[in-house]
Amino acid sequence: MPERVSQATRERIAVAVTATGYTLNQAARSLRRQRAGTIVMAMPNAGNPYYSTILDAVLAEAGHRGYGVLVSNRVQGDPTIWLRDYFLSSRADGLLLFDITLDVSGMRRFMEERGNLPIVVVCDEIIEPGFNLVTSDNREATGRAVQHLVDLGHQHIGLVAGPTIHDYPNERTLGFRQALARHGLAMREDWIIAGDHSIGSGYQAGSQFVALDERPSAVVCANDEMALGFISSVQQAGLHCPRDVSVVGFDDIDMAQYVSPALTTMRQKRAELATISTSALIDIVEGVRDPAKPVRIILRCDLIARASTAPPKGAAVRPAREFRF
Amino acid sequence: MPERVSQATRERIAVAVTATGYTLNQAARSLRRQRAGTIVMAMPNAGNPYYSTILDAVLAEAGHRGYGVLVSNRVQGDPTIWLRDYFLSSRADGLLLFDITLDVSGMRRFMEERGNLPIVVVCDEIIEPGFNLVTSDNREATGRAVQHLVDLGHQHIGLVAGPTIHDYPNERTLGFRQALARHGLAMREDWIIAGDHSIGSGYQAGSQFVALDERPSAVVCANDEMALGFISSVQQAGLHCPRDVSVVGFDDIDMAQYVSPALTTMRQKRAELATISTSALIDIVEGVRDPAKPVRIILRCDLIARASTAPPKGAAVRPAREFRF
DNA sequence: ATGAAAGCGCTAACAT
DNA sequence: ATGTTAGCGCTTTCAT
Repeated sequence: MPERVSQATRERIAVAVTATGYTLNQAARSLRRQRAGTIVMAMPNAGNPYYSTILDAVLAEAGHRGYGVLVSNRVQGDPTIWLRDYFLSSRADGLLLFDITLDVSGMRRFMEERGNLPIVVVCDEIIEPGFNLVTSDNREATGRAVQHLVDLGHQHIGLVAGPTIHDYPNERTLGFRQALARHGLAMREDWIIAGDHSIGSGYQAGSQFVALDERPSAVVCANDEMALGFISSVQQAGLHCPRDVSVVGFDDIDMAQYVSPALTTMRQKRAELATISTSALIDIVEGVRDPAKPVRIILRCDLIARASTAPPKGAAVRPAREFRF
Repeated sequence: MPERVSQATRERIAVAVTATGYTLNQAARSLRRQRAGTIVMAMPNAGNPYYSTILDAVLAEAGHRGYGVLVSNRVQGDPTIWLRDYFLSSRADGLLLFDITLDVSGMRRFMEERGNLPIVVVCDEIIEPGFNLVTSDNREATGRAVQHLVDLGHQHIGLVAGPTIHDYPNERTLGFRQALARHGLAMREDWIIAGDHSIGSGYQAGSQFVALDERPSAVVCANDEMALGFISSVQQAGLHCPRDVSVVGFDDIDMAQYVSPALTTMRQKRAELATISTSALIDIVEGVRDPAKPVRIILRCDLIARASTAPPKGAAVRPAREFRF
């Protein structure tokens, strides 16, 4: 209540502040209030440009609410170790966990021990109950990506899949399989190529694709970076996109519209995802939100149709076996 | 000196630690030691994927040395405000200042007041004495980019320049101008197109290029993102790269080798820049380094020749004026 | 409406 | 080799 301070006192303070250049000591404040005023943003690899937009939005929202953002890459291995380190040390008040292939059972055990921790899982495809979650409709969106290809006339559709470290099914892969079944299309395991979301793995997937005896006429890639690598690879092998193969990506990274052919993709609202999750996390930290009701926000993706998809020129082709590759 | 603790005591401690799940309270430690154990990485816009690799390397090096990394976007305006906030509040011990178009005189004033602050300027093109600096040989490297085009036979070379917020000359633009002079090439001001390092601005520069009455046969772009946008733009306008225009980028972002045509570019050793600067900053923070001798490390860039540059098909062409654009 | 005092959890200095 | 103590700068509570 600023009204409770008299005008005169406020004057005196203001003068003293500017005169001495006083600034609050955050360490002392944190110690006394048992609150760091900081959240951690943890991701598998900060080197992925996918996170640029997200980081930007997290920074903005956290800053807006007076929180600092500590960024961390080290979220492999036993979660109890780093969870302990972040929370018990009062280094941070909350954790934004991005796309982590986490040891869910380990997390659960730790959280049962220590009571509910302010953690929000973001952009993850693993929809486990009990965790606060802000993500996209990955499964359904991948279904719509397939739908888009089917609408164009494709009957033979492959997948460049993302990493599948754990047993539980990857949502995008699941969505792909279900969509194929729904459309009564053949599901060929050799048309599902494994990747790890990096451009390089997309490029490799392209080589595998080119070497296939029979090739699908379209491919869904689990993210844009792999799609870009894939297209680059098949183009270098002498194939043309979309004439020889249509490609759909996922995410709509900034680059997607500036490559050629411009990439058809399912747009994830990354900035929104970041803002919502950050805001929710801080609500939890500040006790505004009822901890009994986990956050559970799933945003819809939008199909952005660009030039990398087109009707197929025919059925799956038996390739002439002499690629310069 | 771990030897000074008896085996028995060490046992007792270890047992107690695991039993109680004790973790050091960082806030208390920071308060007592007057040191945060944290550095700030400040950049103009975290949304730029250029920083992904850098962030990754900074995180690795800082973590290695036991420091947390606070990321910040808010470095516009009066530097005294945010400098005060970071340092006087003991929120952070040091500052990594990336590519900031900063108010140098304001910085100077503040640093004179407060004594030498642990700040390392990184990746900046502004080479001001007195600051700790880790950067690339921007001017010289841009000269080599021009050299590469000249070697291919180009006589008419344009520039898509980066942002020039301040009065002092941009190093890359300067390198370009000097190189042109050195080779005795004409310097046409309408062949210098302004950009802001974003893909979008490169795309716009492409439109301007296409609309030119007389066009250069090659263009140097001040960064890769603009180069990608530029190529995308001119290709959509019906021109071919490198047949109609050769393009050199700057940075060698991950994407550069996977676009088509693969981008010729001057590679900045971004990870190295990040590791070196982080390490130097922590040295300064810890008093290992003599503050009287500012750090001054300038790395050489490497020309990565790819498919976006080729010999010109002829002299600067007078375009037929009917682009579908 | 303002002042005084206790204490958050650590570390460094000093005492044993 | 181990134990004790003061105090970092803030916030909160209690007293004026």
